Amino acid sequence: VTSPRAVRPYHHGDLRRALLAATLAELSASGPSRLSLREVARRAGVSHAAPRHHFGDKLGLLTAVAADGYRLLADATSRPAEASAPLEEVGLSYVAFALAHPGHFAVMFRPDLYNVSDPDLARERDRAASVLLAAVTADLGDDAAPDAAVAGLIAAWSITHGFATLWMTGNLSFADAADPQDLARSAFAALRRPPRRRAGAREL
Amino acid sequence: VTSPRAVRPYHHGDLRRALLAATLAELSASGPSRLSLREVARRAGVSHAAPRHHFGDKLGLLTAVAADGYRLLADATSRPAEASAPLEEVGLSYVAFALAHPGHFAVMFRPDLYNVSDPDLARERDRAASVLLAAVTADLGDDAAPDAAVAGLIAAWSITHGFATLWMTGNLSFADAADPQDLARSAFAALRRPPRRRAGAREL
DNA sequence: TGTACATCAGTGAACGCGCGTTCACTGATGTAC
DNA sequence: TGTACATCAGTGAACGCGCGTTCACTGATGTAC
Repeated sequence: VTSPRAVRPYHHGDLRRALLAATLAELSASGPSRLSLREVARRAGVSHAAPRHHFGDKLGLLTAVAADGYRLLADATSRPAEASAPLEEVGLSYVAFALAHPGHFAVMFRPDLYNVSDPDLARERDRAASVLLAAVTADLGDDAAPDAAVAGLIAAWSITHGFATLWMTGNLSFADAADPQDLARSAFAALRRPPRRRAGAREL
Repeated sequence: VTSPRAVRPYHHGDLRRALLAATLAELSASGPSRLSLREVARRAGVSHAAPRHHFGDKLGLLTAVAADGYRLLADATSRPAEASAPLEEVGLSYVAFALAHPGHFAVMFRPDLYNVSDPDLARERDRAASVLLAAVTADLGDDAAPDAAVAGLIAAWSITHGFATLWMTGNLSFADAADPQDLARSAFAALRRPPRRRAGAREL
C-alpha cells in the first residue's frame, strides 16, 4: 500500500503467458500425469482460480500447450527443410525440438489430454505434418509413387520420434553418449544400408 | 450361506493374477495416468485394501506389470531371433507385442512409474535388450565394429518403438492401413535405401 | 481322525489430502461523454 | 480534465469427490501333534 513496488499488482499483465510457462516447467519436471491446475497457479504466483479466465479448464490449458508445441515443431523442422537440407537434418531438428521442449513434447502425442479438434491446434499440426511429408518426398525424388511417400514418411517419422522418445525416457543411457544429436546422426546413418543376406534366413 | 455356490468365497484363490489382469484392462482402457488402485480392486471384485497383500503399494503393482511386460517382450522377440529370421521380423514381433499388450507397453517405457531396480524386472529387461542386440549384430555381420552395433541397435529400436508408439497413439491414422503389421513392414523396407543425392543439398 | 493354533488372505471403516470447479466478490482498466 | 459505468482479471472460500494408505478385524487354510 505504501510502496507500490512491494505489493503484487492485482492485474498480472501477462498471466496467460506466465501460466503457459509454469505449465511447461511443471510438465518437464513431473510429466502430464501429475500436472495439476493448482500447482500451475501456485508456480505462477496467482490464485488457483485465475487460470479459468484464460483457458477455461484443464483441457483448454493442455490444448494451448499442444498447439504451441506443433507451432514450434513446424517452425523448427521447416528451417532445414526450406534450405533443402538432407532428410536426416530435418529429423535431427525434430529431435532437437523434443529435447528443447520436453513439456510440449510430452503433451503433443497424447491426444487424450487435449481437444484434438481445436482449430488453431489442427492448423499447426497439419503444417508440421506437411513439412515432414515434403522433406520425405524431396528425399525420394519426384518420380516416387504416393505409396512409397507414405511408407517413407512413416519410416522417417518413426525413427525420429522413436529416438526422441527413447532418449527422453532414459532408455538410451546404455549408449553413454554425451550428445544425443550425435547419437541420432549415427543411428540415422545406420539405417541407410540395404539388409545383409544371411545363409538360411528367409527373405521378407 | 445356504448355497455355497451363490456366495463369493472369502479367499479368491488367484487374486494376484486377477489383480494384474484388472490392472492391464484398466491401463489399456485409460492409460497409466488415470490408473487407481481402487478401480483395479473394484474391477477384480475385491475390497480396495486387498491389493496391499500382493503388491504392497501402487509402485509395487506397476513394477510387477513392467516386469511381466519385459518377460513377454523378450519371449516374443526371441522367437524370430532364434529362428535366424531377418532383423525386420524381430522388429515386427516387437510391434506385435506392443499391439497385443498395450497395458504393459504403456508402463514399461515410463520408468518413473515403477521401481527400476527390482531384480526380477531388471533381469527380464536385460534379457529383452540382449535379444535385440544379438539380432542387430547378426544383421550387421560378425565383422562389424562395436560402434556400428550400438548405432544399429539404436536405429532398429528407434524405428520399431517409434512406429509402435505412433500407431498406438493414433498418429498414423492418416495412412488408413487395415493392418499395422503391413504398414510397419513397408516402413521398415523404406528405410533400407541409401539417401538420394540432391543438387544443392549439403552432405552430412 | 480330531483338535489346537499359527499364518495367511481379504474386509470395511476411517484418515487426511489434493484435486477441479463454482461462486460471489473486488480491484483495476478502459471507454464514452 | 473529470466522471460514470461497463468490462475485464484475479481472489479466496467453499463444494464434493476419489484417491492411497492405515488399521483392527475376521474368515479360511494349513500344519503339528
